[in-house]
Amino acid sequence: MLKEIRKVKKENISKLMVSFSDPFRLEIIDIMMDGEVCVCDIMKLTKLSQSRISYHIKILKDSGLISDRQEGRWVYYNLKKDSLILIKEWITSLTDCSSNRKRCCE
Amino acid sequence: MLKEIRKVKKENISKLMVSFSDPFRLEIIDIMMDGEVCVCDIMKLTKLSQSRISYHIKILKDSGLISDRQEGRWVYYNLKKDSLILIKEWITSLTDCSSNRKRCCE
DNA sequence: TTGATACATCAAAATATTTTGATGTAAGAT
DNA sequence: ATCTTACATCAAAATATTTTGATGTATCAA
Repeated sequence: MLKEIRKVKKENISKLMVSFSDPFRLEIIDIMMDGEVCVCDIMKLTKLSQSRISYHIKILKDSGLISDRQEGRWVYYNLKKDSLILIKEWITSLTDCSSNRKRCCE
Repeated sequence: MLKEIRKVKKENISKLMVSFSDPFRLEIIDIMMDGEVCVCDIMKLTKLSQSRISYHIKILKDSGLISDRQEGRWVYYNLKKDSLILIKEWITSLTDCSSNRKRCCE
């Protein structure tokens, strides 16, 4: 049952995890936790270049971790709760599995 | 308060997330969910070369995600529950934050 | 319609990660 | 002591990711 969750979601998870694997993306995610932001907000807060931020934003977006919403010239980015929950479930299945399992080679 | 969790643990989290960012490591983690394994077990299950597995194992170990235990010629690796819980908490703080936050630029 | 702003995209360069095959080490078996 | 097994480590090559600076596109304002 838990194994099912793991199997089905592994590809999604894999992509999402790549999103988390870069310190600057983690920084951007951290900023997004306080609410919707546009690239220029992130520029102000991180001092990273615009194209650099756009590059990372693209990875976050392609992984399905964030959504975007255009408003005039601005594009606002937001963490997608669904994806966060997916990861949480996956991690939970990891911890649950590791609670009651056999030792191998015994 | 949740912000505190985020700040303090970001460096740990960053390293752990790198562990999850490679499909072969994810595969190895998946195998470890069923219990302790040695490199040769992983070789049988994945058909990856020994040095390749050792390389990935080293990353998992350095990130603090797994523990090792030597028994004769074998080294057994195991997921560290503490680390899993740390990640779970961090993800939870993400989802919780994203529940009740403001919209920016309003 | 011109100029400025916000952002995306691109190609090249810089950098980092991963893979490979060889070699090293330590434990146990003969 | 020698051989085999299990694994680590290493340097080089292969590959992937990230950064940079330039250019492109769309929107809005004057």
